[in-house]
Amino acid sequence: MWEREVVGRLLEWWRSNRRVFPWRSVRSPWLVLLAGVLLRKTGAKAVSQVYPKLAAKYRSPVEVLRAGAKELERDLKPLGMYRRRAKELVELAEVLCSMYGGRVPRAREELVRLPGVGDYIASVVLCYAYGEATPTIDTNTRRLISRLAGVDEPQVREVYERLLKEAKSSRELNLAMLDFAALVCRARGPRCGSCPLAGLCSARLP
DNA sequence: CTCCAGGTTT
DNA sequence: AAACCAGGAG
Repeated sequence: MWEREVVGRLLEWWRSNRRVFPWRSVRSPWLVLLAGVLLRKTGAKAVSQVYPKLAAKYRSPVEVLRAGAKELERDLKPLGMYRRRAKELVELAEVLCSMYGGRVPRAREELVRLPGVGDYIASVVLCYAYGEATPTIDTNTRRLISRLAGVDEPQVREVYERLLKEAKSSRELNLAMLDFAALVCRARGPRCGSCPLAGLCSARLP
């Protein structure tokens, strides 16, 4: 069937083309959450230059509160949007410390209630930190599914769920989808010529 | 749906 | 100059 073939080719591509980022070797829910917040509307390459230092310094939300917004701003400066980000991270850390004892909750309803955490970052925490089989739908994976299956917003999630069922590891498939969308099925200038899914894609161009 | 908010890419 | 970036809040 179509789904199995797509997943197979995707994972095969990913084995030799996957991107390596520091936050991908982290399993702490807080450090995964921190990466998610930093990556919002910001290039992964930019974040990867700052993340190791931040992750080492702010090992838990308590460290964020200990440092304070002003010190946080200095550390976030190279990323841009440092004022907004510092404020958001402090607010996030305050809620985590006051309501969850400095831990990151595991229920999606709780995660989405956290300031600065929406459906996507909640899914990232659930999948990459807690190992749940949930799709991580962002700009990239949404574009990929949309082109691949020729569907629009409401059905993107359904298709994604179907693909997930064909994968042994939801983590691997989510990362594969993300990397594939970023490197091959790009927003500008998609590389349809060398796309391993070309024969399976509804948007195949001549 | 609009705004956010700044650096990078094309 | 414009589009884009691992979205979320109002």
